[in-house]
Amino acid sequence: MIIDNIINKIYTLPAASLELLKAQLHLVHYPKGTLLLKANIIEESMYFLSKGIARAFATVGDDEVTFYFGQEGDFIFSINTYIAGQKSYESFELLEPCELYEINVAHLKELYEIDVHLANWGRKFAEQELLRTEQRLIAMQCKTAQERYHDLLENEPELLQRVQLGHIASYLGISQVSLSRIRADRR
Amino acid sequence: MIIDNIINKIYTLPAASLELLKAQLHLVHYPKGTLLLKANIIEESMYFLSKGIARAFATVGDDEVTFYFGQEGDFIFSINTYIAGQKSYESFELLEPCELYEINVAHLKELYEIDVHLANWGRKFAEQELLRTEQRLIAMQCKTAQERYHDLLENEPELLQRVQLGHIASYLGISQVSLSRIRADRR
DNA sequence: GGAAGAATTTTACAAATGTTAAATAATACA
DNA sequence: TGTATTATTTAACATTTGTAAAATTCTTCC
Repeated sequence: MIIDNIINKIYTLPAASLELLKAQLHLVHYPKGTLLLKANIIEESMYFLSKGIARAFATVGDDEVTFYFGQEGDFIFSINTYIAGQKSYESFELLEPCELYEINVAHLKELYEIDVHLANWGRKFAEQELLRTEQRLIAMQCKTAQERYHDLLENEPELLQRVQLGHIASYLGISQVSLSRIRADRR
Repeated sequence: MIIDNIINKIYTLPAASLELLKAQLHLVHYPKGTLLLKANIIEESMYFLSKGIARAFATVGDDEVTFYFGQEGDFIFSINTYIAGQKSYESFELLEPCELYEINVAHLKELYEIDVHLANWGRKFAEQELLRTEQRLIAMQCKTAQERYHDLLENEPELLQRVQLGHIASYLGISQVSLSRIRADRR
């Protein structure tokens, strides 16, 4: 996905502001399996994902809980670091070889302070993440595991093809055995 | 809670920007039980809550699911309307007589476009809601109902005093019977 | 093609949570 | 104060989901 499209999908920037932002980006490539951001660290970078797929997960006791999948055009960043400047509680793993645009969070925040268009871009960025997250929360609270699975199947069918089911199960908040049961349609 | 504090708690504004924002606010009072915002409507207003407590809930099938409590200093707004300009899927009910500052969302967004400080205020506002929502989502996905209840007891003890348990149970994503069991510490 | 390893499904049983209805406690107010 | 109403807890049972381990299927790679 073209970087201009990734940026302008959030909020269309005037050319000058777009160039200010793009001047801070560095194109990078990493292989499948890379741990791009690690939990319990204050990371300095965030990433715009232009090719590939990644997941965010937290380690809870013995096992990992996946709570986000990023695909082309999505963003890879620790919410707690980006917003509160504190240690992240999630790690990001690349599930395919990925192409990303890296940006230093501190530099990005400086841009927000000096350019009203970039400040509004940053506002829209947070707002879209908020909308997505709230929808997930409501689904989690209001719907059964079975409904959540069928929603995912309907809205993100390609995800089921690209990601192994253990990750999907923990994303849905259930065990892999439960997911198998749902898929087999036995209840 | 003083309105200047509610505003500046998000992001400290220069005096001129603060006045721009405050000029759009109207102080209002409503009794307990008021449905301030209604689901399936595009509401034009949002509110800064200076006194009292409110809940957001969605109607799912026969019953209501509460997924937000707003207290002094919090905000009352439909995320889907505020962000996407679309029908809200939640309603807001006042659980006590409340004092609020009402603002027209369209006017607020105009301010975002013309003043970099207000744009950054709007950014920070969305970011803080995002952080809060993501933490709730992670708790929902990673923790047992029992842990979520004890977290609430520890972090928001006054909420348990002010809100009836049926609402707390649905906020925690469990039935009221389950909540009673957890409170009785029988398992 | 075939063996080794990884992913997924299945089985059997345990634990958690839900549902309905009844019992008890708390609150409102005539 | 006493009664009606509402909120909360308890009981009994059904359903969902989890856990551990085995069986099966799919991938990888020599």
